[in-house]
Amino acid sequence: MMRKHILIVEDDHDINRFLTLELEEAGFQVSSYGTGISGLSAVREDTPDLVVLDLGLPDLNGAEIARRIRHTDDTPIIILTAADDVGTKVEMLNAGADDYLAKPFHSDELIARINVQLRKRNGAMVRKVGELSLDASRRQAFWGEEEIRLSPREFDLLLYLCSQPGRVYSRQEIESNVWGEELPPSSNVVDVHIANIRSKLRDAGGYGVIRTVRGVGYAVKG
Amino acid sequence: MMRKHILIVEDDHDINRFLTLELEEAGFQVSSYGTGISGLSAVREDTPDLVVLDLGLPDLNGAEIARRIRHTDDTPIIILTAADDVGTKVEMLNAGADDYLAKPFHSDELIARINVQLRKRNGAMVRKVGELSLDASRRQAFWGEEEIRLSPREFDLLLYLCSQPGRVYSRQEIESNVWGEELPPSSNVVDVHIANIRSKLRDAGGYGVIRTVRGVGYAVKG
DNA sequence: GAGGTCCATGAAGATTTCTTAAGGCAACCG
DNA sequence: CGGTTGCCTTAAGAAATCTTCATGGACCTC
Repeated sequence: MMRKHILIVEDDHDINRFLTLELEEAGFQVSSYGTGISGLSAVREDTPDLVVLDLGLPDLNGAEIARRIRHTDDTPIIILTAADDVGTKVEMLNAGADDYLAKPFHSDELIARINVQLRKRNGAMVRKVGELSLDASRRQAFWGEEEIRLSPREFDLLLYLCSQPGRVYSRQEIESNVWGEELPPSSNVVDVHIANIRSKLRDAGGYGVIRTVRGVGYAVKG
Repeated sequence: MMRKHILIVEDDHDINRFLTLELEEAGFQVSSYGTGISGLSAVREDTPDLVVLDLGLPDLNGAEIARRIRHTDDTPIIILTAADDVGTKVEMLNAGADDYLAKPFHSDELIARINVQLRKRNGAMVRKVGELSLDASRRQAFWGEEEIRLSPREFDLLLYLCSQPGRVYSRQEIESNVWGEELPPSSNVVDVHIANIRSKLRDAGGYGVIRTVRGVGYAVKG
């Protein structure tokens, strides 16, 4: 497993340095920023696995940052606060924070909580479209409760179509995203795979899940 | 098997029962008590590996219990509190608590913290997936009560697969995490080790524990 | 050094998956 | 209505992947 990438946004230089060392010690890849602005743009660029965010930043309110991150992204966020009161906690959680930790804290505790969040997230790589659910990390597909056994390609193809339910994907797009290479122009591989997936969906009770758009491509019913 | 022994002292019967089940599920041996007095004497007799202690007991103050335990013993103590304020926390830590957790909490978090404490003491870390338990510090594997003798590589590999039960790990991931280096692309070491582990699991009665996901990798049933 | 365990390799065999190709069906258009 | 195009189905061979087995070497223990 790739090391998890943690992004720290904390203006106090000592704490920042301390956290960086502790988290690196714990096996994470760490990058750290001192201001809300720089941190926020780094979240966009680095796409870290988790953000540790100090509440008392000089430029931007922590809650505001959390909200902005949540707006485009669902990276887990753990908030660090100096004050430990219920009101702040509620506000933070409403702003989209996943967990919250009052200073002073043990780095062990922070690490434990980071792991809790990362575990949660990994378990939650599930995409649901109506009755259909695709669990990417387990590579399992379900229609309701019933498992649908898909081959690797079939799974990738269906997962791709589900990445934006309703949107139509051209063969070209499908080929380059699922196959990753150019296929002979005469090939009807995509069609065949679609047919096979449909057949398996039908067996499980799913009709009309994949819509074909003549002259364009395919889409899952959104 | 030398499962770690957790002692719970908690007067709320529902929480008590819930914690017992969750911790047993996580592979610990659990005994639980409803009052400070009974819990305190049980600590003396059972010499548990860790104590989970509710702060709001009817007979004895939680801090008082922590102090008394500390007086004769240095079993790790994790305190559960209803209120989450700094004063209480400081008092608890001064009384000898090792960690502290405010209700409501996720059992996952409690388990993580328990493991943190146990690891601090003697490096114990038990992972349980169905009938299978792996004790990382002793490097022993069990199917139910029966020990499975695994070679070092086999143990590491199985432990890695169990780090997120259900999730599929690619050969690549396995190689870099268990072997720590790139193996010649022609190598089928991973496969062979998987086969050997399966064979040993079968001997102990475990069938279908490791699922192979064609074209992707392997996963333990979760 | 003898015996053991563990690890890596290669190759055969079994299994699943992928692709191709050909014929049929359905929609669109004059 | 007939031609054209695009899509669906099916089946079979090709390709890729997984399992198993046998072998040899490295290492440790006695």
